[in-house]
Amino acid sequence: MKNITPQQQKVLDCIQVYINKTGFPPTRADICRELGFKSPNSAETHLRALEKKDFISIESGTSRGISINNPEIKHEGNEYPIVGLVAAGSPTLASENVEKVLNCPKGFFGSDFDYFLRVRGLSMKDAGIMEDDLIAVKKTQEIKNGDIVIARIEDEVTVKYFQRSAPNIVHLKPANKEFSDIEVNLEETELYIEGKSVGLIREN
Amino acid sequence: MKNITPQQQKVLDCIQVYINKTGFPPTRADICRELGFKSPNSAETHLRALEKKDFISIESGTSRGISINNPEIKHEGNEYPIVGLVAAGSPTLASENVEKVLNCPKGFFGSDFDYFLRVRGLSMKDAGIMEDDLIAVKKTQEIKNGDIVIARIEDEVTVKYFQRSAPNIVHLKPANKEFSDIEVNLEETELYIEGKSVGLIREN
DNA sequence: AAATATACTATATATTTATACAGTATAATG
DNA sequence: CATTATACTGTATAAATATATAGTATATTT
Repeated sequence: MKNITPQQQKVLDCIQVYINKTGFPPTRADICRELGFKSPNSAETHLRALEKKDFISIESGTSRGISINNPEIKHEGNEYPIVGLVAAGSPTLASENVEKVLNCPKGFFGSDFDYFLRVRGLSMKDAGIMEDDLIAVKKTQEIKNGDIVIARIEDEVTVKYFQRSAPNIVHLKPANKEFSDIEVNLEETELYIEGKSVGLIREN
Repeated sequence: MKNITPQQQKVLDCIQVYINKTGFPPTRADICRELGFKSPNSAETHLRALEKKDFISIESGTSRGISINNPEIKHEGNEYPIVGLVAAGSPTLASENVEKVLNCPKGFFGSDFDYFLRVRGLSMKDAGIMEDDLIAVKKTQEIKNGDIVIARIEDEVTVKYFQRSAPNIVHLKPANKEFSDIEVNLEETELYIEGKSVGLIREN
């Protein structure tokens, strides 16, 4: 999409909020009132700019004839695979690991993601992650402390909080007092970060 | 309140169709054009009747100031509204309570559902329901013991486990030791079951 | 039998609203 | 350095629109 200016974004937001609140789009004067402009032409020029950039449509000669263009509205859901906690060696998305596929709109969790992971065990219980939940996993190596990561340590795949405690020391922390931290010394043990959690689905 | 005439229904449908098509409500003249009336007052009187029967609201002195009041079963397609924990009196799906809408495939949680509820508080923490989670709510009165229900007790809307302990006694049980059970005597206190949870989504 | 609600036509008008025109000012672009 | 885009104020006006008033006619309710 084209580059929207901060001010134009404010006008666009204002229109959306107005529609949500009242059920119909604002007039130029309404926008001025909401945003503190003193001339209806301020709104007018912003509207023309937004129209030119294809963010909105304006029905000419029509009061409140503004509609917001939502090109992503038609995002037919994509199919995402659901995988279990896969043993090492086997590629995560190999077909024998795919339990089934789930239709889910793109960008459902704000961020993109690659597959769903079926959770086993209760080691992340206190983070609200329960047995059989589906974690939306984004394959990435960009991990910050506190992220919930899908990590592979030698033979085991596990879901834990990530914390780098020292350049070569990573702690994988459960969210359940009955489980204990896993300390990984990167010089001794191979740690592969599969990705991180960007969302969760529970079916019941 | 519910006795809408066939002609009024046609006008109401016309308004809905017009909004779906254009993004904004019709004028009196638009309604006349759509339905073949020859006087704007034909539309006007129908609108007044619909307003009196509470099917629509009319913002006076405002062009296209029509909004439809009962979008109860309005999630055509796959758009589901997200609502907060709404205070009593206010209809759950009234537009002012709708935070936004979320595109979600039908039957995503196995069962049908009606809207998403934004969770506040941690009273169901041990059931893996965290603050800001979205609960998929199915509007139903068919509740079994152990179901997670959305209940309204007088002024408060709350999410809890449901347990009928005696014909007239219902316990609403939190999943968090720091919270205590709510005992409801149905003879003394009004309890309205909004629906039950059929799924959960977490965005992070 | 009278009052009320429904369902329209027809005309008129005050108000709302879109939109053009005339400026000022600043930042970015080529 | 000229041009263009952005971001405004201020004024004016034709067109769009809500809405009142005056009728006609039929059905439903009291």
